[in-house]
Amino acid sequence: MSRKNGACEITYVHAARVKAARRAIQDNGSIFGLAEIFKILADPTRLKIVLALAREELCVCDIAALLGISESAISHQIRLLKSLRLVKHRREGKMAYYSLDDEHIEDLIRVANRHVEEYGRGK
Amino acid sequence: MSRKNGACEITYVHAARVKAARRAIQDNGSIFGLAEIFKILADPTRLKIVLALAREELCVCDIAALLGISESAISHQIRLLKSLRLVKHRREGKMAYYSLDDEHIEDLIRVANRHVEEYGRGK
DNA sequence: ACTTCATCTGAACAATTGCTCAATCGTTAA
DNA sequence: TTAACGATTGAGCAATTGTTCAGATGAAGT
Repeated sequence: MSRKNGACEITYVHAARVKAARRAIQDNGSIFGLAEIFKILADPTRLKIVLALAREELCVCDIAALLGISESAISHQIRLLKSLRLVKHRREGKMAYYSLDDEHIEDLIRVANRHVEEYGRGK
Repeated sequence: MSRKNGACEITYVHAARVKAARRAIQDNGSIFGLAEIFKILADPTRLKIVLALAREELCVCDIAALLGISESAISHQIRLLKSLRLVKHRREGKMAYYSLDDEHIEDLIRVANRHVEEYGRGK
């Protein structure tokens, strides 16, 4: 038979700890905003774009050649990066030159790299 | 009519910059591993679990009560967190107590928070 | 005006994700 | 052994994601 209901008996929950944990979550600013930043770096294509633009100012065409995917795909991804203000652009004739518009992102990647190096990928 | 093919003329690509950008990407360790860490923090539910466990040792039951979703959902998410060694567990009878198993993650969240506070959410 | 070409856009698609539901596992107590 | 119960698992599902394709937009050259 399956469980009679989907939750633990209330009395078994560690109430004080749960309360403290709830506060820890609430104190931590916008969870949604945080998740949004992690999400935008969670895709290998976008991560490569960010790393590339951290080093060089590039046009859509360059990035497409660099990563081996269509210019359209790059354009779509760059729009996302711009919407979070990670990337800025400069127009020159029909070309658009993109570059990184955020210092924190490099820090973020550096800290994340430290984790990868020490722990490797789990499992 | 649409474009005759999907790529810029080779001669128009900024070859030197692309080469430098390629090196920047390659020097940066495992892109895939990096993306994996960002991905696991990219979901609000997992982010809350991580923040909660950073403060308190909790059982599945506690976390389900805290976040208002099923124990099953928590269990599924915790399995992911364990597979990346972000979380460890300690068994005691039929209960399993989970806690954070990584110091870097808190740094990562701290740096990301700095970004959120300064830039807010774009667009 | 017309063409060219870098870029952008929207629709469509397969693949992935996060959840619920139902069932099962493993440990404890009767 | 049986029942209870916290935790786990797998199937199924709607929602989201990343890409391609076809076409539109906009600036420069003829």
